[in-house]
Amino acid sequence: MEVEVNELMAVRLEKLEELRRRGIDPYGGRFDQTHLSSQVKNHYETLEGQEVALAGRLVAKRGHGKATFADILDSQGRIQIHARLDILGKENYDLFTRLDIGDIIGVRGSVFRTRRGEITVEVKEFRLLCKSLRPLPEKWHGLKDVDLRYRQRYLDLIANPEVREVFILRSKIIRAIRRFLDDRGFLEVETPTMHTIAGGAAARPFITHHNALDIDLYLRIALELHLKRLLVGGLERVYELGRIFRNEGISTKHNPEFTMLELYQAYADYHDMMRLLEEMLAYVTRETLGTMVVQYQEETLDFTPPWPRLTMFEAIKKYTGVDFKEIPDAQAARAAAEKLGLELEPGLNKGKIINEVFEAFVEPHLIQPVFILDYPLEISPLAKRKADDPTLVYRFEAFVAGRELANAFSELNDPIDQRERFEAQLKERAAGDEEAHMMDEDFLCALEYGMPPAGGMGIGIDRLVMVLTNSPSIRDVILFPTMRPRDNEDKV
RNA sequence: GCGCCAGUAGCUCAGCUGGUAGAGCAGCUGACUCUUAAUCAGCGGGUCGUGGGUUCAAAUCCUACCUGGCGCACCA
Repeated sequence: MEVEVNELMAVRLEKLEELRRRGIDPYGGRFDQTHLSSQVKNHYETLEGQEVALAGRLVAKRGHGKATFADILDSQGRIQIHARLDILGKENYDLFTRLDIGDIIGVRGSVFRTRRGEITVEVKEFRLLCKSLRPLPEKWHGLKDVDLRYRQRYLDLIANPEVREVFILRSKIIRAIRRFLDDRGFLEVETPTMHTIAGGAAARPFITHHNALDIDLYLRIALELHLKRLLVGGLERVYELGRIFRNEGISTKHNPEFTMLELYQAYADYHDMMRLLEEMLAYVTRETLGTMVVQYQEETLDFTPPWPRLTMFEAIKKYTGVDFKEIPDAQAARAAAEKLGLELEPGLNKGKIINEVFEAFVEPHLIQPVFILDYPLEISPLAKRKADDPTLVYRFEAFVAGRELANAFSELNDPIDQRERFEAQLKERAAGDEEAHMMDEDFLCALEYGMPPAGGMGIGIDRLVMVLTNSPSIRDVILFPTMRPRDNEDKV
């Protein structure tokens, strides 16, 4: 690709050539860091006067004739360095002043504190490790253009320190989740991302093709059905933290690929899952934020267990005054929903109508962590039927900040019932519902061998990270969110 | 998919009752050995998102398209 050279790049390319003429490799080699910027800053008392070696990107430069201050940025943050003509000698000092903002350098020198109190490294020697050819974003305002921030996240990370903090926190959250589950005897596993049947959720899949087998494959839309096969196989506590792909719209809450945690525990039920989730969130918030009280946008969220438990019928009654428990069929449910002002597409069954009412009138109110229990059977084809009401299942969703945080059931382990559920889904698919589940004979076969009763749960990791990092958009917690590609010609 | 908003120098932004395109940072030249948004003096830098149209004249008005943001719809 031909690189369009603007004036700023031309100047840097000329400096690059000059360095090469002087026998200096502008792209350096390995460099032994003795310390990170944070270590120098946090242990000044013991390091004062000591020699340290730091490496990082030059992000600011303040020249004063025969001396120059500069800031370098490493993985831990910024630290000031100071270069003096009388220490470096003319040739090296000139080289230092010719460095550009953006260049990556290694410096060796002694630690001191300036008159104004800033911990600084007095450069004794330095080495260019990488010449930067493009100018960085503006130092004070950073990079604002969201298009560029997402497309060129590396610039976002250099220019906007709070972005780095979000992704560091994301990593800590995931680490805490792993530790929590590992400590409870859960086994982390990996299952296929390419499926011959896209199952475990209601969503449109991406389709790809395997040449050697000459078959189409689906990118997975859920982890569920393979993890349950592992319960059949006797791995009694399993979890997977994995990427899921759904071929649907993009919004502040949706990215086509996102990260899901699913876990399954044999001999447990959905009440155990509620307790597990409460404990997990208490642990994760304490470990990563040091508190169970989290500020998210305008709301203060308190994750301290236990969270309230409310059946879906109770929740709907609370916010609409209508008791759908007393409503006998789809026709009556539709009438009640429309009376509340909801517009419904034709042909919905009772369970779907109840869910529509719930999403429209209840979900937005669910700010503090809460469990909503006992979902309609029709929208829950993989959950165990309730013993005292066969139209409902042992399922809950946890909500926080008006959005779904987790979805869990007592897992359906009756293969006969499961087959009937799949068949009902097939009818919906035939009737035009592209998101209805597909039949999965192999999964049914596994169930027929026998799956222990189990509790299972799915947690959208990106949305959890959004809440814990106070990020308004899912794109703020995904390093490289899906974007429409741009023509190379448009790039500078 | 629909609606609203935005796109001007490498970056952050002004300019929009039509009349030769501006600032700050960054860059270049010079001065300056404790600055930290360093300072001071000077200089260079633009297919004004793209294509049509109206007009003597378009960054500015109209139109289509491209890209993005937000909201709605979709998303068990």
